Amino acid sequence: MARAKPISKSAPAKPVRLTRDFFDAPTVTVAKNLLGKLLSFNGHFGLIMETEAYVGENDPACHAARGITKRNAVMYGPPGHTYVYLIYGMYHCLNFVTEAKGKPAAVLIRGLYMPKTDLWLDGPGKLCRHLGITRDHTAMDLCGDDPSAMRLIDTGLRPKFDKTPRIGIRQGADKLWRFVVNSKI
DNA sequence: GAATAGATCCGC
DNA sequence: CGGATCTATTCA
Repeated sequence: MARAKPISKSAPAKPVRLTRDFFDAPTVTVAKNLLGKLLSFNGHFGLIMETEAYVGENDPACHAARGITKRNAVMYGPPGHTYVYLIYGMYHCLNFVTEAKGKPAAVLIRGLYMPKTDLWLDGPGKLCRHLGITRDHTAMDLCGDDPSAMRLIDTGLRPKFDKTPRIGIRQGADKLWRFVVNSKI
C-alpha cells in the first residue's frame, strides 16, 4: 500500500532562521541553497528566485578580484552579512557574504517573488529599489538579534533551478554561476 | 587628473 | 540603442 505523502508536510511550523553555518560554506553551494528561502526586510517578504555566486580573488568578475577596497571590505569579513553597493551610479545590488572570514565571496540576489502582492522583482536594481535597500544597509548581520535587520527564513522548499552564465559581466562569463528557479513555488 | 568600464534599468 | 551618473582602476 502506497503511503500518501503531503508535499508541504516537511515545512517547519514556526520560522527557522538561517544560521551563520549556512553562509560559512562554498559560495556556489550557498547560492543554490538560497533559492526558495524567504527574505524579510522593512515589512516586505519575498522568496528568493534567482542568485549569482561571486567567488573570491580568483574570480575575475568578483569585486574582490583586485584586492580589498573601502567598498568591498565587508566581503572579507565574517559570513552572514549583507554587502550592498551602488552600480551604474543609480542602482543598488544586494549580496550576502559567504565563506570564512578573510575569503572575499558573496551571493548576489537577483530575483524575488513577493506572494502577498504577487509581485515578481526580476533584477537586482529593481529589487533593492522596491525594498528600500541602499548602501546604508551594507554590513548588516543576517544572523544577529537586531529586529530591524534583514532576516532569512528557511521555508523547507527545494525548488528546481537552471544554471546559466552570470549576467552583465565579461570576465568569468564561462562559469555557470547564475541559478534561477524554473518551476512555480 | 582625465578617461573608461561596470554584477542596471527604462524609454524611445 | 542611449542616457542617467557613482566607484574603482588605468593611464598620463
